[in-house]
Amino acid sequence: MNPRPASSVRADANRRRILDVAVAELLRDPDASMDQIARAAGVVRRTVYGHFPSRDALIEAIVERAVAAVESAHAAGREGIDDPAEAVASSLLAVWDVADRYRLLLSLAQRSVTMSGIRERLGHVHESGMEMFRRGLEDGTFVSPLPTRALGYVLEGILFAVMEAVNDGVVPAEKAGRSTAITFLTAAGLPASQATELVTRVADRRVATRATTDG
Amino acid sequence: MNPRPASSVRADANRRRILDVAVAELLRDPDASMDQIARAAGVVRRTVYGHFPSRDALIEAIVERAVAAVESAHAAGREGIDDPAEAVASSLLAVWDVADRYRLLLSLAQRSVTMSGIRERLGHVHESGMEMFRRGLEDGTFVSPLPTRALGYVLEGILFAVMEAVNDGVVPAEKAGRSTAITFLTAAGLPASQATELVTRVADRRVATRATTDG
DNA sequence: ACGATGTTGCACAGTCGTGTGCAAGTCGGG
DNA sequence: CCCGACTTGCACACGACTGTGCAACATCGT
Repeated sequence: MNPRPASSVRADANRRRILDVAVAELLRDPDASMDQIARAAGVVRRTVYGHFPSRDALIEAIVERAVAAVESAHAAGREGIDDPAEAVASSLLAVWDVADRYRLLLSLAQRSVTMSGIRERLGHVHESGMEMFRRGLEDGTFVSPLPTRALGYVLEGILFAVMEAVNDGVVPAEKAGRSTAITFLTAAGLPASQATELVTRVADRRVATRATTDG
Repeated sequence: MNPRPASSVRADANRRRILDVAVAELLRDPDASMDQIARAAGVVRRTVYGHFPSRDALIEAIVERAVAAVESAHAAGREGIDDPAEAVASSLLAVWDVADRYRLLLSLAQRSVTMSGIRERLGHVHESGMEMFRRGLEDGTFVSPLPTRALGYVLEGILFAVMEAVNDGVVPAEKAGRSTAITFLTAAGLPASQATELVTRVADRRVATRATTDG
């Protein structure tokens, strides 16, 4: 009565590996063919179709995973923080770890007409972000010529810009998250010194918490 | 001995229109087919091949034009300004007018392996930008945790982010250029009030100069 | 009206990607 | 050792796009 009868151990591993590799491959080229993905996963095209009935289905599975990852990272980062600037910093640092998946999501949303619902699925994240920005602008923490909603675009833009810089070796990966957070908060009108201090504090708390949890 | 013998008036107009429409179409979908472009230009696919031997040739022509536009806008904006922050502001405002073409260039560069030389062709612009950033960081005008070269990525990111916001109707087109400039300068560490004042002054000078030139 | 130039519509070959079918493998556990 | 689940390698049909050839226009200047 085993639900996973026999050699499906390899099968599951394959499925997972295909998903992982597909993320990397689609990140490199959003139009990557099934063959490219299959070969990159060390598997034949036909095998991929054994796990996913169509290209769209494969992408759908990836999207599902990615949305969940982004959503949970954002929620975890925001959790229990009232101060707008601090909430933004913490959430941004948390999302930074899954930024590649976030980037892929928007890259796919721009392409597939089918997948244009992606932005809706990230609705919670965006709304939550908007609310942080709105509060920050209202209490004067943030200063910007841009309307609240546009700050979300800018955050995205800076996030992806630094990611690309990291890919090109212009920015060291370890510093990237903090630099991104500082840069965005500064762009939002927070004085540079204050942004630096805040982000440093939040980031250090993050590593401390993680060390406690892990060890 | 007329170099443009006869009905090439329409022909030239067609060629130009195809180029213009292709920019818009490729901006909407970087993988737009020759048929899509042709129809959008009110012409049959075969006609496009009458002007450009291949898809790559068409794109090449577009790239040529776009690089020239971006380069000249940037140069004109920078011209004769010594102060780093002011130079950045002025150049950014000038480039804003051709930002769609700039965006298309990078969009194409990411795609076509053939066209990966685009970033090289924009070398002058990038180097010039780097030099402005470097000077600003050195004299303390700019403050950022990011290395000089990464500021270029951030500028690009903010530029495109606001463009997208304008497309989505989140930001009014008239204010977009100024807001972009202010936001970037603020991100580069310039105090918000100072950035606003500087950009307003530079932008007003721009319109004044243009009015004088036009009228 | 004529001729050069450009446009159109159609047919065609070639390439690439998708999705499916099927027979011959391979691998692990009972 | 053998059974069942998975994988492989090939076959195919199908559609979309590119690039070319050619004959039938349309249009403008002379």
